[in-house]
Amino acid sequence: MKNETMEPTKSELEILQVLWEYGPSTVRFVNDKLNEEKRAVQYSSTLKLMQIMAEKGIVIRDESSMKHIYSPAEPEDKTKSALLERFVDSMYRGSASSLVMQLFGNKNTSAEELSEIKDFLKKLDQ
Amino acid sequence: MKNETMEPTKSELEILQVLWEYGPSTVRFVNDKLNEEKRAVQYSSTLKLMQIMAEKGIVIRDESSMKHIYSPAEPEDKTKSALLERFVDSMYRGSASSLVMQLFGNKNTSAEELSEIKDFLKKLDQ
DNA sequence: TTTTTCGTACGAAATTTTTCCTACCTTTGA
DNA sequence: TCAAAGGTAGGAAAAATTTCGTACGAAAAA
Repeated sequence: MKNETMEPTKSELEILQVLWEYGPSTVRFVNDKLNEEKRAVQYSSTLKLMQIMAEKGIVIRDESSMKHIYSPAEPEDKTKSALLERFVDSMYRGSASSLVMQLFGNKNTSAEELSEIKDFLKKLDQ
Repeated sequence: MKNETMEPTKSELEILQVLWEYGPSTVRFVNDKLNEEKRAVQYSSTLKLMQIMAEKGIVIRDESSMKHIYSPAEPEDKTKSALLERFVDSMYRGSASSLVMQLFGNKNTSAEELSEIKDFLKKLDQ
């Protein structure tokens, strides 16, 4: 049923983001952060979701102590890259440059960000 | 219930993409394209979805002829920009440069795309 | 005219995702 | 010791999304 390339749902992604930001965490901690940073949600809802994510293999669970500790199963970068790639593929037919142009076309990006990107691109050539 | 900033669902996005690519279309046409390009889906399913999208205001429907013609309610760019911005905000805390680095960090982008982007960024300065 | 084809409308089922109630166990502290 | 606090498990309901069957009307073809 589940494979490596499965996308997390929206709620699952919110939970992953907490784990990415704060590192391996308990359900209680994640639930608190969700309520602080996102929206009201019951402890048992977060628990259930994280249990499901563990079943799916999206997160791994350390059960050695009573308070289970959850961590992302895959590195943050890997997951984000996959999601980004899927986004580019479906929205911009795989054209990264189209995406970038859209990104900077409308929005006014700070000069700082711009030069950061230019430096980065320069280095890619070498 | 529905407002301007509502995200289309996955299936709705697929339909929008057909409309963006081929312009205002009938349900029959969209359904054919979905089956050709994406996956098997029944005519009545596509019809239903497009009716729902019309209710939500995601598409507008020209009923003047028997074969209703559906078009995106918002310009392609506007919708894509909004989706992209939401993606950046939620995945990269709003940092466009982080996204770009991820985009080109792992993937090997063609030299062509790279120079295209550099030119584009150069022009942004002026 | 009659039949067939092709269109929309719409209810409802199926599926997926999200939420919460409740049972029960462990730890803590009074 | 024993009540309170805090943990997991799991079923089930609720909500959101997706899919399809079927009724029925209009147009086209026979």
